Parts: sequence; C-alpha cells; structure tokens
Amino acid sequence: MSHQPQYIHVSVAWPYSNGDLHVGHAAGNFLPADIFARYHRLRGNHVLMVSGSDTHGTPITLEADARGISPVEVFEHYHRRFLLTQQKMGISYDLFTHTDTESHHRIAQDIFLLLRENQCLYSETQRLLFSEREGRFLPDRYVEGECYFCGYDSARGDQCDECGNLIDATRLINPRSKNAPDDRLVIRESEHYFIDLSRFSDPLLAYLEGHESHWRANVMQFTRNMIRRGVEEGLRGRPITRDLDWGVPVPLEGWDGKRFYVWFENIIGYFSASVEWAQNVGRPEAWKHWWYNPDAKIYNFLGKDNIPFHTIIWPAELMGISGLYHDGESPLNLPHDVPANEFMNIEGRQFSTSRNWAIWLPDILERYQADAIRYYVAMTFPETHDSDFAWEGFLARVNNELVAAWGNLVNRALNFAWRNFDARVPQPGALGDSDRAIIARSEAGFAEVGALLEQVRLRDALQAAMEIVRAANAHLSEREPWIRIREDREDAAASVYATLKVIDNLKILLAPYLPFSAQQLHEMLGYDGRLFGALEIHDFQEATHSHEALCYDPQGAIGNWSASELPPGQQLREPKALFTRLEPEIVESERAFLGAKREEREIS
RNA sequence: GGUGAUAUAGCUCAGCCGGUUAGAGCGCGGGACUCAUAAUCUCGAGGUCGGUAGUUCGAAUCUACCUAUCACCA
Repeated sequence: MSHQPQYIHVSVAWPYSNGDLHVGHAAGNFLPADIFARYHRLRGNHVLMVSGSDTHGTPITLEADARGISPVEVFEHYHRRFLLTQQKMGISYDLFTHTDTESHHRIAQDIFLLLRENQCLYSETQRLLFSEREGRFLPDRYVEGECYFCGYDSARGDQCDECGNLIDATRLINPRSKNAPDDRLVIRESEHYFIDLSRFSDPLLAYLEGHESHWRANVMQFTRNMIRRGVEEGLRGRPITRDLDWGVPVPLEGWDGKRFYVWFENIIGYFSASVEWAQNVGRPEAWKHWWYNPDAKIYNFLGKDNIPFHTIIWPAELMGISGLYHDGESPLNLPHDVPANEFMNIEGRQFSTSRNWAIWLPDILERYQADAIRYYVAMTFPETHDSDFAWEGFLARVNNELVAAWGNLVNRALNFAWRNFDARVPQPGALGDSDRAIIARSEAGFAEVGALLEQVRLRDALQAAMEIVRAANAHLSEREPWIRIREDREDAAASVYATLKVIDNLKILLAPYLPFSAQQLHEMLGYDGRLFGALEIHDFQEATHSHEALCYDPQGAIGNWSASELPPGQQLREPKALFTRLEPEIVESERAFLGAKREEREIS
C-alpha cells in the first residue's frame, strides 16, 4: 500500500478566546480535524494542521468590559487554557497560535492591500451609531433601543429578543449605549472597505462544480443556492472594516480609528499560521508545499454556522490574492473540502454558555480519560444532523463498547499470553482457517476504514473498526484457547497469536481516535517507540512580543497505517486495563453541573 | 419571509440515482461459556420508515404540499 506522500492541510475554525472550550468546539471543529490529521500522519502524508485563538471581535471586548480588564488580559488567559486543554485532549496541531501576533497582523494587512490593488475591494460611506460621550462608533452588540418591528423596548443592536427579527441598528428607535443607557446615540457617516463578491460569482460556481462529488450535501447545496441567487441579483459586497479600536489596524493613511472586521481577518489565520509555522520550524518557504502545490489538499473543519465564510468569502479572498509571496505559476489552493459539522446539543437542549448549559472540556478532562471523551464524542459526531451529548449515552458507550468490547479484548488476550505463554507473543505453528480469516478481516480494515476516513466519514469509520473488534471477540470465544491449551498447546498458541495480531492491527485502526491508549497498547505488546510525535507548548519571540503556541513535533513517530508484523516470541509488558469502567452515578452527578453556577478551576 | 440540512426500532444511527420478509450497535428476554475490568459468545422479540396527496407494475428511497428542529440570509 505504498504511495506518494500527499500534502494535506488541515485547518480548524478559530475559537474566540473569551471563555473555555466546551464539547461543542470538540465535536464541530478540532476533534474531527485531529482524527483526520492523525490518520494522514499514519499514512505517511505531510500534514500541516493549524488553528489558533481568535483574540479579536466583540466577544473579547464584551468579556473584558464585563470583568473590568483589558482585551489582552482576557485573550491571554483563555489562550493559555486552550493550549493546556487541547494538549490534554491530544489535538495534534502543528501550530495552534493566535491572531494578535505581529506575523498575523502583517499578513492580514498584506492581503488587504493586495485585494485592494487587485480591485477586489470598494469603499463606501456607511451610516453608523456614534456615541458623542465616548467619542467612538459603537458595535451593534453595544447598542440597545426600541425595536422597529414590534416596539420591544430593549432590542439588541443585531437582533430583537422579543420578535426575533434581525435588526439594523441605525433604524432602532431611540438607540442608546448598552453600558450607559442615558448615552443617546447619533448617526454619523464613516467610510469603509467592502469585498466585492459579485465579481467572484462565476469563478466560485466553477470551483463548486469541481467538488460536487465529495462535499457534504448541506455544504454544497447551501453554498450553491446562495451563489446562484447571487448571480441573479449580484452577490452583495460585505464590509471588511469597521470603527473599532480592538483588532488588526487598517494599514492606510487616515484610517487610524478603524480595524478589520474579525471574520475577514481570522479566516486569514489558516494562511498566516501556515507561514508562521514554516518560520518557527526554520524552513520559511515550507508553507508553499500546501498553499501553492496543485497536488496538495486543504480541508477546513468548522461548524455549520460558519459555512458561507469558508465556501464563498474565503475562496473569493484567495482568488483575489493569488500570487501573494510567490513567483510561480500555480494559483493559491482553495479548500478541497469543507466538512462542516452540525451542532452537538447537551442532554436534549441547545448549548447556552450564559445559562451554563454546557460541558466544559477542562472540567471533564479532570474526571475522565481523554480517549473516553474522544471516543464518545466521535461516535456522536453531528456529521449529518444535530446530535446530542447525553451522559447516559456516555456511560453506555464507554462501558459497553470501549471498556467491555475493545478494552476487554485486549485484556483477555494479553493476559492469556502473559500467563500461559511465558509473557511472550506465542509461536503460532499452523494457523487455523478461522485464525487466517480474522487476520485477513483486520487487514482489510486498513482499506475499509481508511476509505471512510478519507471521505471524512469519521463516525462510520470508527463503527467499521469496532465491528472488527466484535469479530475478534467472537473468534476468540469460538476458538476457546483456555480449553484447547489443555490438550493442544500449539492450537491455543495459533488462536492467541492470531488475536494478538488482530489487536495490533486494531491498535492502528483506532489510533486516530484513541491516541493515548493506542500508545499504551503498543508498549504492552512489547514494542518500543512512539506511534505519534510529541505535543508541546512553546514560546515564540517576535520583535516586540512573545506568544505561546501548541506545536506537534512529528520527530520519531513510528506509527504506520499498515498491517501488523507482530514478531512471534516478542516479549510482552505486563498488561494493564486500558480504560476505566465508569460508575452509573456519574450520570446524575454530571447532570447536576448543567445549568448550575460554574467556577473556573486551574488546569492541572 | 427566503435558502439548506434533518425527521427510520426504547436509545444512537445506517439504508435513500425505486425492486426479494427495512439493517447495525446499545438496551431488553432466553441460552452458552469462564481466558478477561460480572467482561465475552449465541439465539430472539421489537419499526412500515414525520404527515398528506401524487408518479410508478412497485417508494423509506422520486414529486408536491404540510409539520417539527437547527443553521444561514432578509
């Protein structure tokens, strides 16, 4: 199964660093990305997986205001926690950085200037709400007023909570500042840049046509209709700058009080983080293998709320800046796939951070194994529709599937060899038909599970691997080595050897999902070395600031997506249970956390 | 209001460019086994596929309308 290594770029939507990560982030964004990335790493492909904290945007400044601290303090606090949380989860980013680096600022500004030079932007005067007292324009989220649909008195600047209509803040009746209700706002004009999407309608449609066969139905249909409608009416431009003091500055004379819109700038992070990564590893041109190589494939992992940004705006931006930092012929690569996930609900209800209806990753990582969380969330991935995280389901899947089926298969086979075959992989002699069949079955898993992983059908791929687990348990029960060993030691050795070999294969098939226990199992089987590289937090110094980032170092990784060659006679290490069985009581105790007041605890 | 996705056994889901008695895992009931974290194996009972109306020899699978949920847009 040797093949030319491919260049696979895995980019993950950037979370706002204004609060901890919860299972929604894992389910929609970074866990599918990590599973996909780890699979490709095992395949021997060149993977570049990047993301980072979004340090800008009104969620950050709102949080800063609420706590009476600076936006920098807010984002640095949560950025640090993101690094620790994702390290514990084993999310193998080559680089998880943030958007307040000098590198990102410069690249975002370069992209803006090139888009402007290439006439992909236009400027227009907008009417916006201005606070004379504060001497600044107020973002919609800072504005309240009377709803012009229903008359509700405290409609927000972006949406009315009473009637649900979206609001144009300048049309609110008696608009006022949310923080200072007696501060009456006035309308003032301000010049802004817009991205001219209308000129990209045809190239975007052509781009979609090239990916029809493998994009998820919702992503493709939704995007296509949006663009088609745009072709009829002209895709509307979107403002990319706004009047703010927190964000990436607009690099033009006289634009001091303006910053980029956060969605324009954070999505550029996929590109800027790639460039930063290349810099960090001392190969400053290396990012081009993914961005300017026609054979490379870029995958964006995100939630469904983010689809149009990734399938319309970002590709348009990339088309508009092709050639940036590069002399060659090929254009910048566009996303090859945008496998957006739907949402994960909690115990039948929608996430709500304000009501604390959420499951916080730093908290549950204190109580459960990372692989157990990864397993349940992966089995429940909202790939085709919204799914539900239910603690009863967590308990059942961990105990019945992870512990009882997979963990127990490992445990019974290794224990048997440990006690009856001198702590070694038995010398098999002649294998029986069913021994050969189960080995063949597990070896076929590399093609079967691999094909599903490549289509980003991660739930199906995991299910396919678990079917092999069940077949292996059935094989062992049918062969009964614990009985056969009394009269035919060779026969028992054959069936146990076959089982260990199957387990060795399953170790790799499951490794993208269960990297921690796969490593433990690897060692119990008597191997040395690490299946994957190391995941570490490093500090990077720029001209005036330094920042921390999570970095995957592939050095020394020996894991390989290919059939086991388990050597007979190999010395085993003492088997220990891979997974902890959970008590039924956790269902009630975990449910009690939902909706209750939460204290943020130090991450150990 | 528009666009898209989703709606299948108690639960979680697969099947859906039409075609034999609608599949899997879990749960549940009956057997077997004891190497294993009371784990494993095996047999079985459970759905007529959100609703209505069509197309067709034949629809969970196609069409229209409706309902519900979610997202995006207005």
